Amino acid sequence: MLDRKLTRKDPEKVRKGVAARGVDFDIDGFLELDERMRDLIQETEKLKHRRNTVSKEISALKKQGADASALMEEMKENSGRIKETDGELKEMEERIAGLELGIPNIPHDSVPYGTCDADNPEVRRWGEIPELPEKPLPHDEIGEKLGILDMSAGSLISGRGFVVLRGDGARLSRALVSLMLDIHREQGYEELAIPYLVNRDSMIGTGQLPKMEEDMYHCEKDDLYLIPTAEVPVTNIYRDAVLDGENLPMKATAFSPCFRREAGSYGQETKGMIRVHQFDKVEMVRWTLPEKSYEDLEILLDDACAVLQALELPYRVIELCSGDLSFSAAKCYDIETWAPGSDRWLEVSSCSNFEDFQARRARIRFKREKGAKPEFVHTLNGSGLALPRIIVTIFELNQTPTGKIRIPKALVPYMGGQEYIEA
RNA sequence: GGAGAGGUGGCCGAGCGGCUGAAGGCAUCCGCCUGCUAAGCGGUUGUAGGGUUAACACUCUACCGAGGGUUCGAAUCCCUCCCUCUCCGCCA
Repeated sequence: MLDRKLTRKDPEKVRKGVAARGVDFDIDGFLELDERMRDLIQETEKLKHRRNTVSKEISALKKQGADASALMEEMKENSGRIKETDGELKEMEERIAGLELGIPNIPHDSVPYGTCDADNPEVRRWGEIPELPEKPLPHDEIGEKLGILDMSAGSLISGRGFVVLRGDGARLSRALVSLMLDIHREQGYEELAIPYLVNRDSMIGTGQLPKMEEDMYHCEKDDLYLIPTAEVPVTNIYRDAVLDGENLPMKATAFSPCFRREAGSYGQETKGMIRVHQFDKVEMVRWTLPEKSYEDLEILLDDACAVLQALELPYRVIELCSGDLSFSAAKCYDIETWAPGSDRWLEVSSCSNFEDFQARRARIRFKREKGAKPEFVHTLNGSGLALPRIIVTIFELNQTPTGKIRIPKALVPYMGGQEYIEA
């Protein structure tokens, strides 16, 4: 959520920011509504002021045993008016708040302008892409051959977009989670184990709702949502809190499965385990001082890259252009690994600075010192990392001519000393 | 799921329908006092929104879990919901 005062004071900035994302939003209509609401506020407050003063008069009169019925009669009418204007005001507030929740964050000044992912500039690369057999196999073929990936079992028990890992495949997945959490713990993140079902307020807090409702799994009976990322429960642990500024930045990491309906994605994208409805991910979240958040974004990015370096997987970092930014982000880097069997780069992490956009929605604040006014923190998060695509990359990049998969050295201890996955 | 108890300021805790933004205590900060420590004395300290101001300030409104209702007037009465605790039931 943007600062309403900013929208009032500098509508041009908001207009430009929103336009850079390719979003059409009627700022003028919004401001007009805002203005009308403020008029209405004044009107009701005048009436309420009258009510307060006259109530005291009535009380005084009654105490003296005098007759207050004339005033009471007047107040009856006044009360009716208050009820009316209050009702109107409430309606208007809801309308404005509804509109406001639909305004995306404004891209940071450093974000390059663009309309789609083709406009995302590459920031840097790490690692060498190794020699591979003439025709590298895609991960799903490798996995099925070795009996460690079972696509048909997934669709049998749940449907399209669900996969089953078996044997060493499942163990590899578990090993990856442990390695990632250990790395982030050493980087100073507090490890959390969090709920995978959250309430609506949490989903609004981080910005998934109301915009992305169609992409979320929802349990109607209990009005709970399956989390699309651990970002939601983790960021929301400090919803409505006032943090101690001296403790910032605070940082936490958590593993969770992620549930996404992926409404509207079809075709090649969905082949194998590249895009599935449920996947595992380790996430990092940071709560930081506003003036430090862009420094923090670079650190966060490095913290995510550290995992890929430990796994010896070559990657590139790209910066999302204005038109490709997610709803809540002010700036975002994606990290991609090379999947030779699929002949493409795969996004395995997304590191974003939300500035105070989420904090404002979730009311996460801090005080610089004891008596200071509470301010909104800046929140950031990044995947560290998304599992299935890492598995895809390991399968495809580490396949040997003899049809085995080499396990990255850092992972070997987590695999009980096993160095290869073979049939 | 059933029965009961409860949700008040940073914390604890009082609160007859009007004089309660809210007693009292603790804590905070400021000053006084005490040669240190402890104690004592006086004062101070919420959040959000509106108006106004260059700004300090000032002023109004709202907020006692949330939302409704009754009333001239609600922290206080009524209803609904949420949460916490205790007991019972059910279940990994």
